[in-house]
Amino acid sequence: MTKNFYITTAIDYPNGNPHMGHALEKIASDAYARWYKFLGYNSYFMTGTDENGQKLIESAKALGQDTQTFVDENSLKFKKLCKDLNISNNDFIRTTQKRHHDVCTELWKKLETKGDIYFGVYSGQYCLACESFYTETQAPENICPAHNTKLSLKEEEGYFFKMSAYQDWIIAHIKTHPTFIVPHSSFNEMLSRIEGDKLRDLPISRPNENWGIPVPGNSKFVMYTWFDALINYYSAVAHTEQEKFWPASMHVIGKDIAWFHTIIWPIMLHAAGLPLPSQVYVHGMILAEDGKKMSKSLNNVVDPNDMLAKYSLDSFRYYLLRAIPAHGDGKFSEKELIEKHNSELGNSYGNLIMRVLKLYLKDNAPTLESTGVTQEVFFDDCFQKMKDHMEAREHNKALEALWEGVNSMNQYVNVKEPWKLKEDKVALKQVVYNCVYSIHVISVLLSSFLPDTAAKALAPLGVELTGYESVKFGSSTYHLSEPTPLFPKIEIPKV
RNA sequence: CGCGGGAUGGAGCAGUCUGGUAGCUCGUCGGGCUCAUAACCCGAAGGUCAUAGGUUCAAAUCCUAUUCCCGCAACCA
Repeated sequence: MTKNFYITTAIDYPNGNPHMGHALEKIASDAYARWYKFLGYNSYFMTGTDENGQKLIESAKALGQDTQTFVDENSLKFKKLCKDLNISNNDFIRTTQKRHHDVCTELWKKLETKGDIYFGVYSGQYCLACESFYTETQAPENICPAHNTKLSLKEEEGYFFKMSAYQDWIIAHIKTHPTFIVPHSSFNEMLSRIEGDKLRDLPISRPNENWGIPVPGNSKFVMYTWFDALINYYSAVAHTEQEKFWPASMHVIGKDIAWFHTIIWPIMLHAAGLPLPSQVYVHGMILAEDGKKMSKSLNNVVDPNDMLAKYSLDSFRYYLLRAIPAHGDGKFSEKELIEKHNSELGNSYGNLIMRVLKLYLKDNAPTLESTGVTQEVFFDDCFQKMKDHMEAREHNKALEALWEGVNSMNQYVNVKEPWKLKEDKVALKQVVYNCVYSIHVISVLLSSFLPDTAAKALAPLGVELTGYESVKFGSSTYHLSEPTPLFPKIEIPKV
């Protein structure tokens, strides 16, 4: 029986255009989804949009649009991004869909019946201009950080989720599951926060403005966006054939929302008696080249769509997967993207294919059989290293390991000097078959990260993309054809 | 004392948990090769590992203090 692997990205807030962080999260998740499929898992990959926020009502209003129209249009932008990035998601959930509303309602009722949801009064410091509450740490001395005006005490009725009752439980759960939160720095951060602070009950309702999911039995309120948004991971599969995928194997999220996914969400599930996800993988933030957060006011934002217009998709994917640390923040540098494209993709990998195939095709028939050839290059170790790195959620290191293989093949060619073997067809075939086999294996191992490139690289070998197990040395006869450069050199613009 | 991350040759990073000749990629310089996208291979130069003190036979690594940068702080990946 094949094992399931259910992976999700955070669902995106369709309040504007997708940015670099969205691209990173989708591409990284895609690499894992494809990788586990490649390993033989039954892989299921979800993404979508989070459409129930109050901000969306305001944003739509500001544009003079109907909220539904606004959300429909923006959701499409995220759907398009998935397509443009060659993301292999199996489904795309929108939290305005009926399937989501139904499951949220069901879960709410369940928690309310259990006594974990109660009606109460929230009181806190409130800014009239912002129309929102601030905590003490957000607004020390009761001054609104946005308006610099004095906050006033306000009381509001609403529903609460009894999170405080589960503090000990969640601490124990985290402690006994060392890979529940990855990387370790996030694990420590969340654990120290939950241990150091008393967990408060969470307000989970907002006044109903005809947008959002109505609280069952009280239509004066809708569910707080976060409460319903988290449920998407479950509502996407609940009560369907896909329910077998629950619980999720891996939630991929940004570190700014780690608290929701590692504390609130597990508590919600636990309270509802549902199985918990195995892991929350927290990726870092993409900073601008100057090391600061990308923001409109600093005018240092790089739009993923601009990058896709300028560079090939796989160069962009490769750069994000290889050069942005999997366990920390990374700086986005267009120059580095070009450098990676030119050196690692073009010079090392692309050129390896060119030099081997062109050399052989010059004086030889295109069919390359394995008869009489012995194996001199091995990739099992490389594959094992990649597996270990992927298991540790360090995809950048997995690619690094693969490129060690690429580099060793360029060395192999230099040492064997096949261009001197024109007369000795047997020796030539021995070297070239090993090289072509290596290109075959490397490309197969690369396919989870750069699917298009892998397919293109295999075309001139006359073989199809398959799993690792079926690529055994000697089992393939190659029908070689003239290769074309996969990664034409990009000039680095003078700045 | 809110929490966390970072500071390592010109640039970007690894190494720090488990102390023991400072490593990788790019760039620079020299050599080799000529199959290839002026590409590939070999070699060299270049670092008081942020600062100060401590522990130790031995510290980038452990401890203490300090400086600078960045993120989070519970509705901006």
